[in-house]
Amino acid sequence: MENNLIVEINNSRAFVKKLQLLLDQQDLHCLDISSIKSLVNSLTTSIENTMTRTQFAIFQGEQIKQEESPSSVNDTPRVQRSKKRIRRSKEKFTRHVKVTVNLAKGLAGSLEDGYHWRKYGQKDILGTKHPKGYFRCTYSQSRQCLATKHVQMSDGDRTVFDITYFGEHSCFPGESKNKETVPPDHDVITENASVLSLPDMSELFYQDYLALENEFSFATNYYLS
DNA sequence: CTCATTTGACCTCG
DNA sequence: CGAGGTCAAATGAG
Repeated sequence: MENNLIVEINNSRAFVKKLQLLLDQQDLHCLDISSIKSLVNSLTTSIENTMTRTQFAIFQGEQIKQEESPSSVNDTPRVQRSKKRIRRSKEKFTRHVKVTVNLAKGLAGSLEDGYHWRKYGQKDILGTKHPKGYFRCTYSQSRQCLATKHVQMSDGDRTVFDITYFGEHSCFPGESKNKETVPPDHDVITENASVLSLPDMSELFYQDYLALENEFSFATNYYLS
C-alpha cells in the first residue's frame, strides 16, 4: 500500500517535471498543446489516485485498531467460523464504476485491468432482473490482497455494468500470471476511457457477460462514493 | 492434477 | 426476520 502511494506520488512528480520542461523549452507561440493537455490529464489522474490511496491508507489504519477477539481452542468449529466471518464495514472505502462493454473487438486483451479476479458467489438481488456477482482478488490468500468487487448488470441496458470495488489491491498488476501483457492499473484507465458503441447485444446471455467481466474491469465515469 | 466456478448453506446486519 | 454477503464442497475446465 505504502509502495503504491509512493509510486503514485513519484508519477505526479514526473508529470510535473515533464510539463515544466515542455513549457521551458518551447516558444510560447509554438507550444505543443496536445502534449500539454495529455500531461495535465495524466497529472490529474495521478493526483486522484494518490487521494484514493491515501484515503484507503487512513481507512486501513482505523481497521488495525479494531482488534478481533482471538479464537479459543474451546470454541466449536461453528463458533470459530463465526468469529472468522466478522463482517467489516466496507462502505468506508468503495469505488463505484459504470462500465459499457464493447464486444465487437477482442475484449479480453484490450479491456483487462491486469488484476485477476476470482468469483466467490452470486446472488439474486431483490428488485433487480439480474443476479449480482461477487469477486475477490485471486491473490487474496497468498498476498493478503483485500480487494473485492460486486458486479451488477444494469436493468435497463444490458451492455452496462455497475461495478462496486471494495478495498485496494495490495498486489500489483505486474504480478499477473499472463506475463505477456503489462496492462495499466485500472485507476489510470479513466484517462483513456471512452464509451464504446455496441452491436446488437440481445443474444448474449448474462453468464457471458460475467465471464467477460472476469477478464476485465475498466472504468468509465468513475467516482468515489 | 490444479485451479476456477457454481451453488446451497450459513452468517451478519438493519 | 428478510436481504445481502460469504463460505466451502462439489463440479468442471484446461
